[in-house]
Amino acid sequence: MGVIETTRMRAKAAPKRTENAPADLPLSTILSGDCVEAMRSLPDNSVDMVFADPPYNLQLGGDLNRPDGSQVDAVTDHWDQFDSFKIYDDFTRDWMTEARRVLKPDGALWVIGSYHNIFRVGSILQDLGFWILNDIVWRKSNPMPNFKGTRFTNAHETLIWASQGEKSKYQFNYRAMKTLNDELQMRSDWVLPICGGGERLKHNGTKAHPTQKPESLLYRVMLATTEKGDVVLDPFFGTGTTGAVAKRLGRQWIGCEREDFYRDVAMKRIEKELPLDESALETMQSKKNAPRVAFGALVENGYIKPGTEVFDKKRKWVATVRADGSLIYGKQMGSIHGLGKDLQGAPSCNGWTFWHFEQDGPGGPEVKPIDSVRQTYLLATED
Amino acid sequence: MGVIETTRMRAKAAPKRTENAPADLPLSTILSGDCVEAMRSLPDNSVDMVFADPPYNLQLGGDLNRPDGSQVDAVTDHWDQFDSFKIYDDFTRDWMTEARRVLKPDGALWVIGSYHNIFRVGSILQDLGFWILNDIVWRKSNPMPNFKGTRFTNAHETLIWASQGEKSKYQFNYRAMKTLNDELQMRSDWVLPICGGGERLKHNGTKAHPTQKPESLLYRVMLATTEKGDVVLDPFFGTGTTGAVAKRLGRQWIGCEREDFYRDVAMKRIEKELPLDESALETMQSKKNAPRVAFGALVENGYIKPGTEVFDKKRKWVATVRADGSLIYGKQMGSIHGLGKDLQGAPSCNGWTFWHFEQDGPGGPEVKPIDSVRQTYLLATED
DNA sequence: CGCGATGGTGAATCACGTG
DNA sequence: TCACGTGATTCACCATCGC
Repeated sequence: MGVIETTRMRAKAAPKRTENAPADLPLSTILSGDCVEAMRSLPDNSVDMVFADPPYNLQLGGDLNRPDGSQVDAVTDHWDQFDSFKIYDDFTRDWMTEARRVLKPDGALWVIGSYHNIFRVGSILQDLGFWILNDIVWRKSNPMPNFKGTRFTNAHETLIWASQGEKSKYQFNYRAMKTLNDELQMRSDWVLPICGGGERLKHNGTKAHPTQKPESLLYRVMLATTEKGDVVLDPFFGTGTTGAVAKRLGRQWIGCEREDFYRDVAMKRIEKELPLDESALETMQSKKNAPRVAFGALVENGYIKPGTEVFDKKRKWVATVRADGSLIYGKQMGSIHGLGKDLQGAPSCNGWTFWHFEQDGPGGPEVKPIDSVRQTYLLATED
Repeated sequence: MGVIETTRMRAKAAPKRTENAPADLPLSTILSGDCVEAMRSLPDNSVDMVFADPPYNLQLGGDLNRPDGSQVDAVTDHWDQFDSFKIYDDFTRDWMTEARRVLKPDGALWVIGSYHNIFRVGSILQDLGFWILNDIVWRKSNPMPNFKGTRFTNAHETLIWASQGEKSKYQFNYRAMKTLNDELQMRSDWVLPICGGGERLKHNGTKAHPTQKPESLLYRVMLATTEKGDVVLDPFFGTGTTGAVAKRLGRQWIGCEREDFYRDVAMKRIEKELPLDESALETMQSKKNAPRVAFGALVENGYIKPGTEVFDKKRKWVATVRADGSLIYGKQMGSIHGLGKDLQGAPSCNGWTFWHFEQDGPGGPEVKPIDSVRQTYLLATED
C-alpha cells in the first residue's frame, strides 16, 4: 500500500548488532552544508536510528506580543521560511528519502513537529513506505500560555516513530520503558518540561537556538529504541542535543548542520559531556533476549525429576512430568506449552508460567512456577 | 499559501448569529445514504460547525489475543476498509470539500483520528485551505494496553480544530473553557475516559457501535466553539453522540449516516435526551462575557457565610466554606474547583456547578448550585 | 449495604525462528 | 512463502456475585 511506489524494505533477520560501526562512517562528526547533500556522503543501510527535528514551517503573521507589551522571540529565522506547502513537502520528501537510504533495514525514524508541519511530515513518511509504530505526544509541563486567549494553550508537540516497513524488526526496549514508568507500560503521552534553566544554551545572554529540545526527550527516545553502540543520525543537529545524549548513553552519533554558529556551539557542548559508565548503562532486559532452554534439558540435568507433579495455579489440572520432558494428564500428553494450551482450550499458553510445582522451603512446602527452575538453571550454566 | 488553489474564504465580520437557522435546513434529522451525497442536499454557508469522526483506515493484521487468551474485538467493519492511501485520501478530500461548502465562512471544522489516518486528514485539510487553530490530544485515562509488549501503549487520539481560513472570525468561548479548567487556560491535551459503562449503547448485550465516542468529548468541543442555537453537522453520525450532546446544550444538529441500524439507534437515543433548561444555558453563555468573580469575593461580601456547608448533587461529599473562600473536607482543602476535582479524581471540575447549598425558599429549603449566588452577585454589582 | 473476588472489555496497524 | 512450535504478554474501569 502507498500512493508512491517505493522499494519496500522487506523483513530480514535482525543483523547481529555490534558496537563497531562500519569503518567508513564519520562518527562523532557534524557534517556541514545542506543535510541532503551531507547525507549523500554516507553509505546505504549504515545507521540504526534517525532523529529529525526539521524546521516547523511556522506561519506567524507579524510579531506576537505578550500582554505586557514585550515581544515574543518567535521563530522567524530565515531557514524557517517556506513559500508554500509544496516547497515544504518537497523539502521533507528530499531529506526523508535520503535518511531512508542511509537507515538500516531494521532501523527506525523519529521525527518531531507541531501542528504546522507534522501532518505533512506524517503523510509523506507513509507515502515513502515508512510504517508508523506510534505517534507520541510530548506534553509540556510548562508551555507558553496563549496570551491573547484566542485558542487552547498549545501545550504539546508530536513525535512520530516509524520503521522502514511493516515487517521490519525494529528495536523496542519494552522492559526498560516499563521500569522507567514505575512498572506500568509506557504510554504514548510523555509529560516532560521544556528546555530551560541551566540546560538551555545561551550566547551573550540570549538563547543560542530558538527550538532547543530537552535532553530528557532524547534520553527517552534513545533508551527506548536503540542499543548501546548503535549509530544515531540527526540531519538537523542544531545545538547537538542528540549528540550530547548519545554520548552520555554510549551511542554513536553523526550530525548535519548548515549553520557554522550552531556547529560550534554543539561541538563545545558535546566535548563537555561525560559518558555514563558501563554499569549505569545496563537496562532491564526483556525475557525475549534470554537464551532458550528446553524443559527437557531441566529434566535431563536433574533439576526436575521425572514423576514430579505439576499443576496450574488453581490446581484444576495436575499433570506428571515424564523422562523426555513431556507432560501427561489422563490420556492427554504434550509439551508444557501444548498441554497447557489444550487443557485450557486457549489459542496459546506459556507453559513456564502456567505450570507450578511444590518445593520444600524454609517455612514448609512452597508453590513455584516451573519458570523459577529455568532461572536457576540459567544462572548455574552461565559461562 | 497552499498547494492547491482554492477559493479562500476571506475574513468577514462575524454575522450576527441567531437561534433561527435557515428555514430550508433539515434540523434534527439524520440524512441517509453516502455522506457526500447527503451533504449535497444542504445549501452553501449554512452550518456553524462540522464535527467529523471518519473511518480511521486501521489496517489490522490477524487476530489479537490478550495474555489471558481472550480475543480482542477488533474494528474489522467493512466501512473501515480502504485498499490504498490514495483511495482513503480521495475519500477524505471528497467529504471534506463538501463539508467546507456547507460550512459558514466563520464556521469551524473538527475532525478526530488516530495516527493511522490523522496525518492524511490534516494534510488534505490544509491543502483545501482550512486554517488549523489547534491540534487537540485526547489523552485516554483508560486505554487498552499493548498486550504483546511491542510498542508504547496507544493511549491517545488526535482532534484537529480548523477555521475556513486564516482570517476567519471563528468562535472560541475562552472564559467558559477557563472556568471549566479550574481557572487555568484550557490546554491542548484533554484527559477524558473512553466511552463505557451506562453511556455505552448496547444491542442484545453487545456494543451497538465499535467506536462510540464519549459525550464528554463532544460536550467540551461544543461548549468551546459554538453558541446556543448554532447548527452542528456530523457527516459520520454513528450512534449520534453529536446529536445527543447538541440537544442537551441547546444546539441544533444535522447528521449523515449510511447504516440503517445506526440511524435507528441514534434517533431513539436522541429522543430520550433532555435539553438543559434555559437558566443553565444562560449561565454558560453569560460566563463568556461576565467579569471574573472569585468565590472568595462572595464570602468577603457576605453572599455566602463562612461555615456554610456545600455539597455535590448526591451529597456524597459535604464540605465547609472557610473565610478565604477555600473549602475544607476532612483533612483535604482547596478551591471550589480544586477540591471538587480531587474528591472526584477527575481531570478538572467546575466548582460553581459541582457544589450546592441549601437556601430558604417560599416552600421551605431549596438546594441550589453556588453558581446561582454568583449570578445574584453579578446582578447586584452591575454598574 | 459494603467489600472483595472474579470476570469482561476497549479504534490495536501487537512474535519469531526454523524448516 | 507458508506452516508450525515455542513462548512472551495487560491497564483501568465496570458489572456481577458471594459473604
